[in-house]
Amino acid sequence: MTLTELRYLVTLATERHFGKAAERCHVSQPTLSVAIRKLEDSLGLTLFERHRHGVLVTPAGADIIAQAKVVLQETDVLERMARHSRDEFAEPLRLGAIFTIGPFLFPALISQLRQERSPLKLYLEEDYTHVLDERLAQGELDAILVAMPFEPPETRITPLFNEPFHLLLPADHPWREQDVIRADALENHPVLMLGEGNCFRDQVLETCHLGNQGNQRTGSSLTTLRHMVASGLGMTLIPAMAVPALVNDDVVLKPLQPHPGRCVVLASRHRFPRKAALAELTRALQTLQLPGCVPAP
Amino acid sequence: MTLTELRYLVTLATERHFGKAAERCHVSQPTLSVAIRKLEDSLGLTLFERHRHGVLVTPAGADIIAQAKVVLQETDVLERMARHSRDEFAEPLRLGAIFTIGPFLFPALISQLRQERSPLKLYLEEDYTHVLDERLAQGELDAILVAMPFEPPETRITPLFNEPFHLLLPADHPWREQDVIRADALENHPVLMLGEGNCFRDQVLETCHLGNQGNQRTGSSLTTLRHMVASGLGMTLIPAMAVPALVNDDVVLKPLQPHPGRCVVLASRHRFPRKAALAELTRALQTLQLPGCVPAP
DNA sequence: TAAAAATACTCCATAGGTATTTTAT
DNA sequence: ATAAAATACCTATGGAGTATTTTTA
Repeated sequence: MTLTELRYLVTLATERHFGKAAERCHVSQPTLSVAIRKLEDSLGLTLFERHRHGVLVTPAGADIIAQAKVVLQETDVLERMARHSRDEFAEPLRLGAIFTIGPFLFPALISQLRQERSPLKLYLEEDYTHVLDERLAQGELDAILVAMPFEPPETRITPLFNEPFHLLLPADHPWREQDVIRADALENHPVLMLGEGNCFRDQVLETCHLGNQGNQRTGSSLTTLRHMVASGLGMTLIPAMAVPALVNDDVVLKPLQPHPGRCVVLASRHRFPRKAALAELTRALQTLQLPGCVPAP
Repeated sequence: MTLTELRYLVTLATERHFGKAAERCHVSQPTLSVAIRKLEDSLGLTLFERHRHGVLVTPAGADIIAQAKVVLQETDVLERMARHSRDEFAEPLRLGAIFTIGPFLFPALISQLRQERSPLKLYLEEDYTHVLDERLAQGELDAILVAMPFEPPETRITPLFNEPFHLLLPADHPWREQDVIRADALENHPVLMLGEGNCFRDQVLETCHLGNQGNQRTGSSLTTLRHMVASGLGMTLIPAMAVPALVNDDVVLKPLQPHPGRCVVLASRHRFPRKAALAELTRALQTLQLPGCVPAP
């Protein structure tokens, strides 16, 4: 049984004449004749009674024909679905980002896309790097925003920008008058950190040469840390893109010397097929003007 | 797009490995590879991301695969329907009969079939010859019981039996003592007839050489005529098979000389495909012992 | 390096064509 | 006699095979 045979079947059932049905199927009469016979043989029953003046549908044939219409209907649905999916921008791209990027980059990205009337739609998620990596590999996300180092296999990395970390002090902190703080001055000071699993924590520890002292207080998000800083509990580092959202009168922002920071990249699977949609996302990300961030070369 | 391709598609989606999917489809890996590629090309989109360790289904692919399953499901339904219809006795045979046969033959036929535990099931109708003929030609009935003459094209006629007509008199009629009535004696007597359109009416008029006198009273069924005879309104003729149902104390039955009568036949379309079911019906009809009826040669 | 998919090629089944015959009215 | 479907026969597409290459993790 083939879909072509079913199409012939349905046409013959409506035309009730081999010649006319063949014409409507754009094939010769013998072609249609043979196909119908073959179908009847394979099903093991007679679908049509052939008479001098047209053909008659048998009751069994009528049932089969109705079901053949259903099959053809469903293949039609399939083809329409394919036609819809052929538009790369029809479905949203699924984008993930780590907790220290998403809340600060997503708003800018979305407003950028809307302003440009971009056809790209985004489904957004925030999570830890290892979860995003896993979901990317499983095909549950199409692209993720993470910080280097990040080198899993089968993954294409597009560097987006280098982003410095800044120091956040309580408004009444003794260092509030200094223009620049030396990074190594942070040692033995109470630096509030994110919990284990946040790559930002690791980057801060590494780039500022802070040993994992164990007695550091931790917070579950940069916003939480910021509030703890404001309350005078200690100091913390925040990435540059978070500055507008986190800095207010009750905290003081200071640049660090030398510049600790991170490289933010977009990662996607090598074989991901929606190249155009991914290119549009990459372009939009590279166009973003995020505070303190320098486009990667 | 072919059903085979859809089968490969669904198998690959579950196996997520070309080699294993090919094995489950009983084809070689290149065959499956080429078929999937061809399907992707024809749909104009990538359904699978090929990776070193298995393939990944794209979101568009997931939708298409779900729909492919629906299509295959429906073809499966079609094949099951065919398998069911392959049993000639699964569906009832649609049998029609004229008004002067159905009510007297159907009960005997049904009880005969039930007694024999025959697998044949019957859908029954009664109507005029010309309606039955039309419905037979349209394929709305599979076989009809009518009386000769009946010679429409594309129709196979199987003579069943010759059936005499008998005379029905009021219980107090002067002829009640005679053994036999001469058919030509009926002229100028009040013979009650069925209305126009009943072939039995025409047969009575012809075989008894009664002119269509116009002043004959008519009834809508043999049962009605019988009641009119019983009430003394006149006499009438009835076919032999109707005798048990119609003759009682208040009427008298007399044979006629020479024997007027009719030949009852089974008619079906030449090309009707359910030969076995039709043969079973014919056999059952020929086995019937109907009062006064002589099997046709 | 090795596993997996893609490619190259060969073969044959079959869908489709044209010409003709059979069939039943 | 004629219209319609079936049959015969031919061709070419493409589905499926084996052998091999390419890819990339």
